[in-house]
Amino acid sequence: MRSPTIRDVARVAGVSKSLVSLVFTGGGTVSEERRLRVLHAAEQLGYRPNLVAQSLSAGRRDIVAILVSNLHNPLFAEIVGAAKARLAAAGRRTVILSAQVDDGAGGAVLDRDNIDVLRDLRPSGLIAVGTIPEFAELSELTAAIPTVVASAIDATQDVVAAVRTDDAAGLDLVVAHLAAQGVERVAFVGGDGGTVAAARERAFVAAAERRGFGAHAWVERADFSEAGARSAVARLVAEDRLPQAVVAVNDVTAVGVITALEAEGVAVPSGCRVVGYDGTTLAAIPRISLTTVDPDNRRIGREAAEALLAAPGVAAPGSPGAGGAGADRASAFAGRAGAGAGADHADRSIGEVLIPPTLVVRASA
Amino acid sequence: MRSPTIRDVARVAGVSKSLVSLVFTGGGTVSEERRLRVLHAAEQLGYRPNLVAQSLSAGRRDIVAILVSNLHNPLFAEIVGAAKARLAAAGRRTVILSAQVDDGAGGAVLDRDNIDVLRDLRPSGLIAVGTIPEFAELSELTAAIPTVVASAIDATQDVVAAVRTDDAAGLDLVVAHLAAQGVERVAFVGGDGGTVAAARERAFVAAAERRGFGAHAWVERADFSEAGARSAVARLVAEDRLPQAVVAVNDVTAVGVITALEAEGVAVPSGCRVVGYDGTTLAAIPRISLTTVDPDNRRIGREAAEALLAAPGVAAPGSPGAGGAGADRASAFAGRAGAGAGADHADRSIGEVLIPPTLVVRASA
DNA sequence: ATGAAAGCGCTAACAT
DNA sequence: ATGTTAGCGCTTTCAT
Repeated sequence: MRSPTIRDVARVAGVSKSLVSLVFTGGGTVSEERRLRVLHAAEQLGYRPNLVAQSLSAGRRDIVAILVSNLHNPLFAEIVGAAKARLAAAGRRTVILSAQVDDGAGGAVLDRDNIDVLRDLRPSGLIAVGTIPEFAELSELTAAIPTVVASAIDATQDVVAAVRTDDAAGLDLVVAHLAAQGVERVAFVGGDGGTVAAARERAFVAAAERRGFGAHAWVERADFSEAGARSAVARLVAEDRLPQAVVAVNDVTAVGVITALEAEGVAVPSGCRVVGYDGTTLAAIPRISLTTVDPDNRRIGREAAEALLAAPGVAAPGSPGAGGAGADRASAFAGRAGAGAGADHADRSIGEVLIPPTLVVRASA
Repeated sequence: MRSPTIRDVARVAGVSKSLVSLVFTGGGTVSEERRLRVLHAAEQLGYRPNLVAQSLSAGRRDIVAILVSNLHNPLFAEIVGAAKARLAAAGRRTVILSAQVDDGAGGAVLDRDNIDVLRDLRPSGLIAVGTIPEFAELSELTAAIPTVVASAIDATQDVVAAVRTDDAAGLDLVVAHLAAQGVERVAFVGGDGGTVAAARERAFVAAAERRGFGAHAWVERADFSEAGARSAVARLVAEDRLPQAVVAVNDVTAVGVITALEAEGVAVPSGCRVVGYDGTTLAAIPRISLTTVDPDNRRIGREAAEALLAAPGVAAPGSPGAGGAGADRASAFAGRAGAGAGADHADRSIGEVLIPPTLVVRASA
């Protein structure tokens, strides 16, 4: 019924509670004989330390929490998976939670219950994946726990590092590609809807400037929604300002742009090229076939974990008896990853790790 | 720094720990005066009960866990959101966890860490959303906690209820629609890859039978992958058995089928119609424009919550002082929901709640 | 109606 | 090297 506790193990092994704890924590010095006895008893009983009790006890905390923006974007799954894998290799346990849920209607709200358990679990580190609108409200958390944000900016206050795609490099790839194709007039659709959007807008403007587009490159404001893309395109068409190419803030918006263009009777890519950002599976569907920037999400996840492991205060792992967790392989925190591509044109603050993206060319451009 | 504990509140309010607990638990009888004093002190201190401590204390457990199959399918977000909303209305707190993560490579594995915290949190109920491949391994959990599965079958052993789309009704809608369009030869692509796939296959066969398709309706085995859909279609074309319509096990597969058909030079819908299942946003993209069955995911989530609330052992809520959680609004567990559509042709076991779906007709069929 | 005390499962000084 | 003790923050008898 009730799962076995440390006490049960102690009784069966004929030792004290503390000794069992010591064995599982890996800390102290335990005689080989007793160690084996304890391990054996634990095995026999099917004992597994209670995480909740562990964390309440405020003791060793080899738990790292991964907070995912929401359940909607499959993009996050890759980042989370990669981060978890790296953390596991370093002997950390991870608990993955989502920051937002859908409310009854169409919107999303901060999931306070989830945030509460996260907080009460007292993880030794936190990785926030994706943009979390109310991130500022989590300052209580981020102040107390070493935090790194992945695939977002929100490098507000007490964030150890922000690991994300090098927007500047990515948009430079895009603009260069378009220029090489003879495109002379290009619009960026996006910019509203968070810091990432703003950063991409800035990166676009800089890239277009550098490539000599001058006034022939401009920004058409839109948020991430389908409707936003639609009305931006409608404006372009109505005011007869249709460019030869649209660079969208991300893939979802790009699809919205394609939809809107075609609804306005503009063919893609012949009438107007479209490029996205994120390298989602959506872009790969032949019917969509969207040229996009692949941010290398796996790597983003991995580096985020790396950055966290390198942070001070993220305690060392334990449970040597447990499995083959293995020692922390000397976290080789690269510091600056994006050194290869477009290293010159990024406004990086301390702790910003930029991952160089690649361009995936498909039919849409 | 350290967040205030029950002790701090007690001290400030000038009462004992127990009294504070009583106030927050809502149980006992506390004098109005002290109640206010406690509430005020708590407010002033910013006190919030520690969930972890609460659950360790094995006491009241108004926490319900929602276990999401994985982070990939945006479909789940709707179900989870709806379930959470209903649970919140009944005064339960929810913690949402994912069951699987991506491993380093392309696969997905059971996230044992997450399962562990779930277990140690000792929720009073569990809602499993989506098909969890290793669900059987969770029997330890499901045996101890009232569980309902949503949008999956896995009604293995000790599951209180399984709330899902009425596949029979859904596929009947599809087959009827195709028949009305004059389709005479139709293939189902799918069937491999879990109980849901198998159930839909059976439902298809039954519906085709009922509509008199006889030998002109058959099943082309495929799993959920793009590659599976591709090879199934390749087989159809190679053996010159191309039907006038393909019914896919879900939207993702349907998109794979469209891709494969077009790669083989078959136009959709003129050369072959295609229908999906799930009502995802993918299907709504004009470039895809997939006719699909909308399972009403919101309702699935809501009913799952309802079923859980109706289950014995799912304790009543508490925290009367906290906010406006409100009393449990007499959970009106409908028992059988799918009574309206295709109620005759479903093999329903005890506790199965079938939600009637609707057909969304688009360009693909 | 209120407080004292025991205990949830665990860790961490502190003693031996 | 091992056991004893005192918590972590909370709920819950059991007295009063």
